[in-house]
Amino acid sequence: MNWTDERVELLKKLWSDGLSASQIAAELGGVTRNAVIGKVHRLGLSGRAKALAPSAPRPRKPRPASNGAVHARPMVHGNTALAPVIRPVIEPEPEEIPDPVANVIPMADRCTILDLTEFTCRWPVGEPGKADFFYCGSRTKTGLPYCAYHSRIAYQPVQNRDRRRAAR
DNA sequence: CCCTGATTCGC
DNA sequence: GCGAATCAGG
Repeated sequence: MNWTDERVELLKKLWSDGLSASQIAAELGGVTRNAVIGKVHRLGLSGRAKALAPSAPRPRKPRPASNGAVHARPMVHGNTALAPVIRPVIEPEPEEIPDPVANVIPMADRCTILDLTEFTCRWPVGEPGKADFFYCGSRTKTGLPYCAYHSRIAYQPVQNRDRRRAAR
């Protein structure tokens, strides 16, 4: 791989965006982080704005509290004993965890951070900075950052999610 | 040990 | 100019 104008420009953009050298190397492909750092220095853009993505930026998962009953107990002045207690009815259903095997992201859909638009799924696959890292890129559910499949994962109830962490 | 960027130096 | 090896640091 050689440093074409295109790749240099991409390097400049990602570097100024605060991505780490290894992340950039993964996006570019065919180069190591050392190569990226070396190039950055040769280009003379060593210093840069504060890193916006210091380590592993994962997508924000919206709180499951978007139902109208968040403020279940309205502020009441006076006799609190008689205050109405509105019990939230919304019991988050024990949603099924999607079958990972069923999630096959077509190679054609996979994209880098630069390819993302409001209509491409922003779900990251793999570890950011690693060579096989990419974004889902599938068509999003309208108005959502993720495709139908990853929306189901992102909006899962909390208790279903944090089940891994026994490794190492 | 994972990661980060910085520097060196043979190619 | 390039980038692997190495270094210093978190």
